[in-house]
Amino acid sequence: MNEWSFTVGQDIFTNLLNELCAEMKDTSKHAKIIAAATKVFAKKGFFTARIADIAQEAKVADGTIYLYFNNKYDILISVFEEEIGKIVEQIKKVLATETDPRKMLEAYITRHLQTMKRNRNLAEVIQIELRQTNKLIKDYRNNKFTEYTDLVADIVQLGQSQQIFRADIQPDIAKRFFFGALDEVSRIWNTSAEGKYSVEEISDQLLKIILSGLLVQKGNGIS
Amino acid sequence: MNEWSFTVGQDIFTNLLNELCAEMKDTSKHAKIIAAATKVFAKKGFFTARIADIAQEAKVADGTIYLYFNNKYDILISVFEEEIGKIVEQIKKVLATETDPRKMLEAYITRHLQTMKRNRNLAEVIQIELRQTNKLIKDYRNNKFTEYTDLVADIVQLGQSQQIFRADIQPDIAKRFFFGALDEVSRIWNTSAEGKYSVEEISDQLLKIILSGLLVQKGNGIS
DNA sequence: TATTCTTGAATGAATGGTCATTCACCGTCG
DNA sequence: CGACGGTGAATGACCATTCATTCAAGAATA
Repeated sequence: MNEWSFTVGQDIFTNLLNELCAEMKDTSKHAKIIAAATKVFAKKGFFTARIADIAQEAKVADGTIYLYFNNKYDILISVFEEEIGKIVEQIKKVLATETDPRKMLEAYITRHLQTMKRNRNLAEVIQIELRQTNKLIKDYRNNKFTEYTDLVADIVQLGQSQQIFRADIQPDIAKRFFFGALDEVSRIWNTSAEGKYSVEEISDQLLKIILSGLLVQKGNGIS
Repeated sequence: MNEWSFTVGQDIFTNLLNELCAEMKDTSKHAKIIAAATKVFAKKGFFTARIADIAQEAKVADGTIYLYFNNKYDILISVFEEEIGKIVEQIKKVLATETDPRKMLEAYITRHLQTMKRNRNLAEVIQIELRQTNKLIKDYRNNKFTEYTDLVADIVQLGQSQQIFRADIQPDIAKRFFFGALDEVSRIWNTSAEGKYSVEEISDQLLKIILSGLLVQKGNGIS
């Protein structure tokens, strides 16, 4: 490995890291800022969070942030797209390995809860800011997020076409029902009071309620 | 009715209206401001709403608001307590006329959806600001709101003691599941896209999913 | 009854503090 | 030496809150 290939090789490697693997520690400033913003937004909420807070958390100057983002909203949107995008990719990968819609729902639930328990900052940002943002930035259509919840509608539809789920449930409504329930239940880990529950426990409870309700034939749930 | 009794009688009447019947149209300034704030918060969100906006909406001077409320947060909290308080009273009254936990759940769902569809301003304030507020004002324990969601836990517990609902569901989790689902589904009416659904339709869908999931014996749902 | 006095609710212009955003300036590197 | 990524103090807009002032409606007085 000569001088040339070494240095340039490192550049390429760094770029790859920056572009493809943004979740890693603190490679690029961009990623650093996203991570910091997620943390700060979670802690203070979008409006109470100061740019200075984010800058400090990212160990960067206030002005630097404006080299990577247009304004405060832009940071918020980027946090959404980036973080939810990751989740969507992950869950899609998992779903691809399943064919049974029941198992797919189970996978969706488990993974959602796991993610939210593990990454409380993200959880809070989603839970608290999502609706707010939707109102403020009418032209921002939460693409990744919509994609995420639409997965449920797809699963339900699949199950219906296989006659495993009842046909008299509207996928459009089911997906809202489903996401709302998951989202609210996830808040358990962000409220000091009820940290006692495990992902498995809650996942199990939700599956029991949801699956038995969706199945055409009774007593058909996954044990 | 002589001159004296007429004029003084009118004063007393006005006072009674102000003090006891604050929910009426726009008797007292306090009620006027609450109504205006609900509207403005719904439209702009708590942080983007200006005191001046609320004042204008209430047809009152900026300063007047501070004769009735300590600060902006105080207005928000008052909106919650006042409006949710009303809902809690209503739903309690309805529940008191029922003994079958299945019917109670049905009543809860229907009334919630009705209220949210009818009063979109309140719906948005609850949906958007509730979580935000919970974070910001740690010492404010959302009393009325907790009371509201706890009603579901009570119903579930009642159903379990009557062996109508399965025993292996935690009321604590069920109440979150339940409220989350209801809350998210309600947003249908606040997003321009899907205004087509009726309360009955959605209520029916939710009942199907929830009840069949909660019932000990299959095929036991209310038709 | 007519006149003056008192009260306090209501007002809205002025204040002051808080940030988002900018930009003149630095150090570094090729 | 440019150029450029980065910096953080300075700027200016924005808005919650305040408070000196107004005014309408009793109370007191004559």
